[in-house]
Amino acid sequence: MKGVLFDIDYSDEQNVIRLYLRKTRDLVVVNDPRFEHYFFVTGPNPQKLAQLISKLRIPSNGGFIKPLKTEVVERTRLGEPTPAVKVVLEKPKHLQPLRRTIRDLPGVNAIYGYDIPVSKQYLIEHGLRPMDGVETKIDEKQLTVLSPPKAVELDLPDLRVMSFDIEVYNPTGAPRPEQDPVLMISLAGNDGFRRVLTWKKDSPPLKFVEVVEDERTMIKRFIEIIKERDVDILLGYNTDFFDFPYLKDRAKHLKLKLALGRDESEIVSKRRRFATATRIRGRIHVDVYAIVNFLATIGNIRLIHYTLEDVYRYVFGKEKPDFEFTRFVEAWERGGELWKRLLEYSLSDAEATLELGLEFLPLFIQICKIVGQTLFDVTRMTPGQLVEWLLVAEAQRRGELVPARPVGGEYEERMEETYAGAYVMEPKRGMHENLVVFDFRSLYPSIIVTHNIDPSTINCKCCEPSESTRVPELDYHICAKRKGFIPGVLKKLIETRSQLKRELKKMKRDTPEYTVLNAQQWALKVISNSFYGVLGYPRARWYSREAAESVTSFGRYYIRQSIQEAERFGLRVVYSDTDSLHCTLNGKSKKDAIRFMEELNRRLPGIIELELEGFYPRAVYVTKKRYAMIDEDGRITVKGLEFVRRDWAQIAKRTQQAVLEAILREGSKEKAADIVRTVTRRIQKGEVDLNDLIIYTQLKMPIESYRSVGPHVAAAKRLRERGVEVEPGMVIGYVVVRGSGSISDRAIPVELLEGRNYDPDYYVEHQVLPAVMRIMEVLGYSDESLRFQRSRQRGLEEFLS
DNA sequence: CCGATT
DNA sequence: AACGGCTAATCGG
Repeated sequence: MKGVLFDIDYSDEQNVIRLYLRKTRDLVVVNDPRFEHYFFVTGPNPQKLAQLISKLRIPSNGGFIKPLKTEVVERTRLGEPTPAVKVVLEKPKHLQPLRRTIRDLPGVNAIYGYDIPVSKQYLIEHGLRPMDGVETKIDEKQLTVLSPPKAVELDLPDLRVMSFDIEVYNPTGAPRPEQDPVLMISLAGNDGFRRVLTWKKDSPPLKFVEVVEDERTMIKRFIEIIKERDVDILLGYNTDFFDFPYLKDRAKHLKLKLALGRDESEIVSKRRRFATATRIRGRIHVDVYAIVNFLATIGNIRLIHYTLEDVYRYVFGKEKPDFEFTRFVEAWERGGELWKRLLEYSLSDAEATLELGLEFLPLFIQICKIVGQTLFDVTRMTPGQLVEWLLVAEAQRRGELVPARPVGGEYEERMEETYAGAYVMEPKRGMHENLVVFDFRSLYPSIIVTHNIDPSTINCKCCEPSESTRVPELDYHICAKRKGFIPGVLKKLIETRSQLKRELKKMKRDTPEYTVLNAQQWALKVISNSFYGVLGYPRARWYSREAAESVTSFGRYYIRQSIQEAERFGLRVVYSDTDSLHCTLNGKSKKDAIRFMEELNRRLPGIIELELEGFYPRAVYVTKKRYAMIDEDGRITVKGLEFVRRDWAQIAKRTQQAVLEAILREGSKEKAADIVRTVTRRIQKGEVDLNDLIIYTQLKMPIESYRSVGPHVAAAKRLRERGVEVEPGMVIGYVVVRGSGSISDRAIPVELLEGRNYDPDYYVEHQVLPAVMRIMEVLGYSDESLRFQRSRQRGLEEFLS
């Protein structure tokens, strides 16, 4: 049998691995009862150790837990040949008791691979890649595997994708699952299916609305539709955290089973570190919010709020309908136009989720194939976890023992070890014209590969420190004889990506082939860029402070070298951060600049390469990490300035941006001053919309833990006094109002404003002026007469004149 | 005013 | 369950 490996899990009741194979039209589940689950033990005398372990009998429930078999095998550890005892288990359940007993046996050095779940070990052992093909002999009647499954290349058939969203009755703000019903469930499929289920009798006769008897019938109908339409992938937005837990509670209350599984099994919610993830057997539940979160951490999406509306606007540049959640109850009770709008809004949520899901699924399907883990898992992993599971699979392939993740003390120790990072040059402040910007292409990955940086190659015992092996600034050297494991894996990823990019250049955009290949190269980039982070991450299996430290040290070395070379060539370097070089042409031509880059590249080792990022007619540098540039097509890039931050009021950010535009586009400080004048007047006259004055700050801890009570903490306390539950992770929005006392004394949460007036002085002096002055100052407005701190009115007047 | 906290 | 570098506001002694 051949099919695409859609999903995999382990059944405890049957003690089998279940492979979910997606055939051209439907899904077949085959069981493998012959799987092996094992871990490795090392010690000075492996033969004796194997003997000892094989005789273990751990009493349990009237019986015994014992290893199924033990054998001594050849493995490597950080590249060194190491014999190990392979302990095969009778059942995955036996793993922890056996491991704990073995840990305390005499003659045991370390245990490896005990923290790899059985289904993941199965994938790795057989080299299978979810979302790619698998081939195996099966017993047709029993649907059991007769030969070890093999990975084969196979195209993914068209999948049936559906998204859903629920709206809930919420008279107190936060809905209470014991009493507040689900009002509607909307669905949108990639086949064009659109539906909103509701149980409000007098709902308008829209063609996508289906009115049912009651809430219970609605949930049953939802399950029925998912089943009827044979959904492969079920999407939602924040469904791990909200929709599924809520539906589950409601179902329990209504004595219903949420039997969404393809085999009509109930959904299973498992608590993970920060969220609960919900599994549906035979289908894949993808929470698009988790995907968005992932893209935010790698810098692909950068927003103030990650609401569906904001993300949709950012990704597609289009608006979708919005609806105040405070008006759900009113809509339900009043009906009419408001209720109709809620129905439409709910459907638009499902549609937007579907659109976003379809946009990013190709990327995650490719990630599945590269790291060899399921779509369910990879859409919920951090970049570091992706790298780690890829490395676990590669280690297995090479017979390398997989180090365990550190626990307790070791983690604490690693946490203590900090190291120096990147070099950031103090910018030459002010406005510059005719700039060229270069950056090193994937600097850290290139360094790891070029310099063979790996936990096993740093300070090896087989090589002597020498000119060619030494790490700049550090008392480390790198092995010249053995290729490291991590650089080896990374090199392959980078080479594959270059190959793909060459192929892509020859292809037409907007073809299905292009989409697939592009997703593939993107996936490779995402993963490659996360290797360095994992070397320096205390919880990582292949953590090595020395290796991470060597990477940043080489980085500083190359960027400093390039600054010198650029200056020697005649360019003037005005700024540099980590891997980038901002230069003014300084009389040289664009061609000269390119020649400089090419000459430098000829001398750079390995795959380290400087690239042209672009030419910029104008740029303003404020401080390290804060600058703005305009390119030849008039596009403005702003880095680090207030306007990308949520802890500044919209009014300050917008004014700063307008000022930047006036300066960069037109070179006009006068126009900039004009803009500021208009805005400050509007603030003083009380004409500014409250929404433009809200400052958002995230609570990072329980409020009692704060030693210093900042405005957002003070605002959060006020919320709590009014009975609102305040938790870490919440984003508090507040406005500073008129009155006496500190800023914190006057920070009122948006929810409690109740017509109070904002403090115009605060917004002029602490928001708008600081934001614009930072830019104006470096352009020569730094004179004392322009400072606004003294007499407020006079300072402002002088500044404007 | 200035270091600590965020 | 990804790294360090960095700026800036506000608190609070």
